[in-house]
Amino acid sequence: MITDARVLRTGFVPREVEHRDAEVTHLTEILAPLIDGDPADTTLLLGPSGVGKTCLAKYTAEQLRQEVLDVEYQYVNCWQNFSEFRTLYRVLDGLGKTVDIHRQSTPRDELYERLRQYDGPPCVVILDEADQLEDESVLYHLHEMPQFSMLLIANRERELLAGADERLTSRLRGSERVHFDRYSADQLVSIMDARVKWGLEEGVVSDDQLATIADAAGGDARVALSILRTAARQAHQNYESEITDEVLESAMPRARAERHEKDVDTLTPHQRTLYQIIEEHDEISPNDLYEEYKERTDDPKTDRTVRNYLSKMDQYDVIEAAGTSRDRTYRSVSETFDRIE
DNA sequence: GCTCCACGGGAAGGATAGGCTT
DNA sequence: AAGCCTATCCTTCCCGTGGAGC
Repeated sequence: MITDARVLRTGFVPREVEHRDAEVTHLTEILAPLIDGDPADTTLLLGPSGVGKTCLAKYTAEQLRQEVLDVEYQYVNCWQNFSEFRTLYRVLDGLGKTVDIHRQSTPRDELYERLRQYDGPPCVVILDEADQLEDESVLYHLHEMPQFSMLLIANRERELLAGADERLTSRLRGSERVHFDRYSADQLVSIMDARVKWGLEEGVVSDDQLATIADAAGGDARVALSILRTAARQAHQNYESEITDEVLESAMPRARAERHEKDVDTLTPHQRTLYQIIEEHDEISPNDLYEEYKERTDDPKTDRTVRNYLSKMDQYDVIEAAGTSRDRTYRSVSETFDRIE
């Protein structure tokens, strides 16, 4: 059933990156100065989750290293290494400069000093989820060191710069930027298809099933692969030779619930108010909803705008719109889950 | 068949970010 | 560094459509 579990993992970097030609080219150009030993500009990789930012950063850095032997790269996930110390430590660790560093006692200045003295090949530092950093002065200091070229990954520029001071903001304003959009369902299918060929035996999963997964994933490749992986593992445990629709069905709710939480997080204040009202009522008519929304909001948007919000929230499965015309109601999604299960 | 309500497409105006020129 | 230009997104206004209820 599963021939290579690695390729289904989310951190896996494929040999070829699909549907991201423009972004790959752009990033390769940005990093090109490194080939001649010159520093590259600090670069922001921006876009929603699961659209290939991390994958592409690693891929491009790796390509560069194969092409030019004299380049290093170091990946740090700032969500896990949120403190200044841990971030610096991770970078130094990757360069093999941490032999005699004892966690507690080493002052940060010492870490910075070591980085400053680093005179090896130029190094690309990939800071994933850079908006999660506790203290963003790391960015400032690394930015100052020509040996290090930074790739900063974040969902939105605003969040990344939220905690930054004037100095840092003005430095980063001039950075290169690469924007990423969500994948279409077709693109997700072809991404999964490529991994299925490497990771699973033939005929384990059908094209229809991949399309089903793609629909449920909402443009997020991470979610799509997580569903696929969960389903494959479950089928394997059941000693089945292929992923049945039942197994697939059971693999989806978990991923969907995760996505729901993530989507609610991304709502604007106005959308969140609407969401809360719907949650409180379980089910509410458009007119009542709008009236209540107007009461709760200082400067309410027009009804037309609210309809835009609602239809978007419906598309992303944050809420559910039921019925047409005059018997339209809006419902909370969790409520319908409860009723089904 | 008429009215009411809600939906959603399209155009226009506004804000914003990024790129480009000077 | 400042200003201009452009692409894009958001919001609003206007309006046609269509189902539900009378």
